[in-house]
Amino acid sequence: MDKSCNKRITAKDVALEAGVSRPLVSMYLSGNPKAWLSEETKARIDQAVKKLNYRPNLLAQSLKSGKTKTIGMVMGGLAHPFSGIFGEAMMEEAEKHGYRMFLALTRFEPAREHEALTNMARHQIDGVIYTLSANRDPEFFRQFENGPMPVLLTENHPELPLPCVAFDLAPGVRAALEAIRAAGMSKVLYITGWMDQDAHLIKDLGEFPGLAIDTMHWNPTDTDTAATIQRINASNAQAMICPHELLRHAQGNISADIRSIPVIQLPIPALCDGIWGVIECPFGANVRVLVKTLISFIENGGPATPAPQIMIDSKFYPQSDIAAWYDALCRDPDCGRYCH
Amino acid sequence: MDKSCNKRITAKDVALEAGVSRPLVSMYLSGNPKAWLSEETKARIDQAVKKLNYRPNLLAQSLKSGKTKTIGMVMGGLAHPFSGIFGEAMMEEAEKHGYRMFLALTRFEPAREHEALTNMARHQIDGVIYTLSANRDPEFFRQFENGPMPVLLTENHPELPLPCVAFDLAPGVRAALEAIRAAGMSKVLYITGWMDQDAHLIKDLGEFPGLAIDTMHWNPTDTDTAATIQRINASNAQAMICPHELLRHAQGNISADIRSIPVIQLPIPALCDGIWGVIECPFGANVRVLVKTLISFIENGGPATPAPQIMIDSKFYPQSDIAAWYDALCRDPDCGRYCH
DNA sequence: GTGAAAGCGCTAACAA
DNA sequence: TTGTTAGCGCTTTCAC
Repeated sequence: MDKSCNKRITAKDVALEAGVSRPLVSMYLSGNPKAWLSEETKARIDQAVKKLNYRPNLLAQSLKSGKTKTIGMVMGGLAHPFSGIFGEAMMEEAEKHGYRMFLALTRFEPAREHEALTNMARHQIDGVIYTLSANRDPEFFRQFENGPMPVLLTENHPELPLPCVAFDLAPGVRAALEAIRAAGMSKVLYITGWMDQDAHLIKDLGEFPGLAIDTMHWNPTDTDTAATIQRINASNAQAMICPHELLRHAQGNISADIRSIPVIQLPIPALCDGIWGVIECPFGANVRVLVKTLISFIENGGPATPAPQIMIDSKFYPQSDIAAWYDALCRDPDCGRYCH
Repeated sequence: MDKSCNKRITAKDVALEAGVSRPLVSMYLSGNPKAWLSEETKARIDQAVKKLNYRPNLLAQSLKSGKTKTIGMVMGGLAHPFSGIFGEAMMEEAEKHGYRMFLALTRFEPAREHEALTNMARHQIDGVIYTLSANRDPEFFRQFENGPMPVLLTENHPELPLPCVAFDLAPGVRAALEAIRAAGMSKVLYITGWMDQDAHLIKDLGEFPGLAIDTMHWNPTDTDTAATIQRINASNAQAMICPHELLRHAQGNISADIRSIPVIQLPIPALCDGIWGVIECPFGANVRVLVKTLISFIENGGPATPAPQIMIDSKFYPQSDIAAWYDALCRDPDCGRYCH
């Protein structure tokens, strides 16, 4: 083997080696039906490809075709365990549809977010999934409103002109509140997390006569956790709907009189003990719908106008159903392996 | 749908808008010193660029130049928290050098590993960092031995014809054994983890008269953890050098009579309690050297022959120094934020 | 079946 | 200073 050939192998080399014309090589390899070649020519080409270890250049193909079969994803980072899981699941889902995935990390800095998106456009990435973070400037996003590269958000921000696939907390929360009332409780605390618009939600839930609903806000970076826990314990609520992370940060310091109902995507075994129920934002469905939606935009020339807001229903599981839910999830071929 | 502006903007459009020639636009934007244009022309171009929101196409640039300024990384997955941290740190380090990073996940399946590498070559990725996993077939790797795309391994596999940057456990282990002997112990257990070649290491460490060194093997997937712990506890060793993960999996079931010395890259707070010392495989140095080495290969036409094996020294910290080590690490601008 | 030619968007060398 | 030309590797069309 003459490995001294540091040169890049092109279709020309293959054609030369096989004694056929350059275009024929591309046509055959890309399965163009117009190329009706004899078995013998095919064999000669195959042989030359193998011998020279030829691999068609994707840059040139993409430049020509205008498509890269690559979707981009903009994320804040990968260091948080959940973000790695999400990244991995999304990559795998993209691969199932024949797409590669290009990942850009922003550390939640608006300047990097801007740059990431610009870079993706320059790479002719076909479409982008944007896990929203620091930048809330509508002007910035408007730039991509009708561009050749569709951008899909993972949160519902009605003020932005872009489509999204996001969780709808209403069904899960409504069911949880019903259950709470049915259990004879009269006071519940609703703690919003990253998504500020949760607050609006409460008003749209309908009436729950006899149930007093207080709201609070908490997330691990902006809020003083100890103070939050004090307020919770002092609230004399009987139940609490909260981001599941709060339970981990609270480390058992929440009064045992308050039933917790964490909002969660993937179950964390330690969390499943001693809780009263769970509101699931289904992870697997989210991943599948995100990728499917983006690809449909890519292949149909962009989202409809106005930008569609696709919502994924959350679901409430009372304590008695959690084990079954967990088991079913573990058997899901897509996300079962993340449930440990 | 008014997709009126979803055409791709090219240098031609800018030239037209600014009333100059196409090449001049590229030359000016790429800072080619031969383009000595008047301030007025520059202004016209700048204005056109801004107006049309022009961004030079990287595909075309790369096709022309033969360089993509992109390095690839092949990893098994991102779901394990450490792999996310590693991926994020590597991306950031690459970015510091003006490179982007393209990530491929393999789930440790040889077929996917093969495909990942092939894909990267087709994308004209400039060079690849390959975190070795399932595929140990030298033939497979030989393919990249002298190719135009350097491949750098993260483990030392002398049987493979590729360069590597890997940890050298010897300095840390040697210092640990010295300390163990100095503390008057006479029997120590050395537990190898993922890296089988650890076993060879023991023989090269030199003499430790008066110290009996037993070896065992453990990793979370291939080994029965409970049985391993039983054997450890039954070993009547006084100290144990082990993969740090073992401590987490053991959940405190290891006999208190055995001092543990985990081998670790980044400190995990909970692990730092009740251990006798630590062997550090420095995370930050690894990331920096990996990226720097690969880029030097890229920019100098490939690694030297035979493929260099670059080793990064491990280091032993006795119990009394762990706090200082941890503090210093937290202040490291590169990896401080991963030390929580 | 083959070969020539054009074009994707960009850059470098050379003329005007 | 500016315009022309050629070429990166690939695909497609169209006449042979």
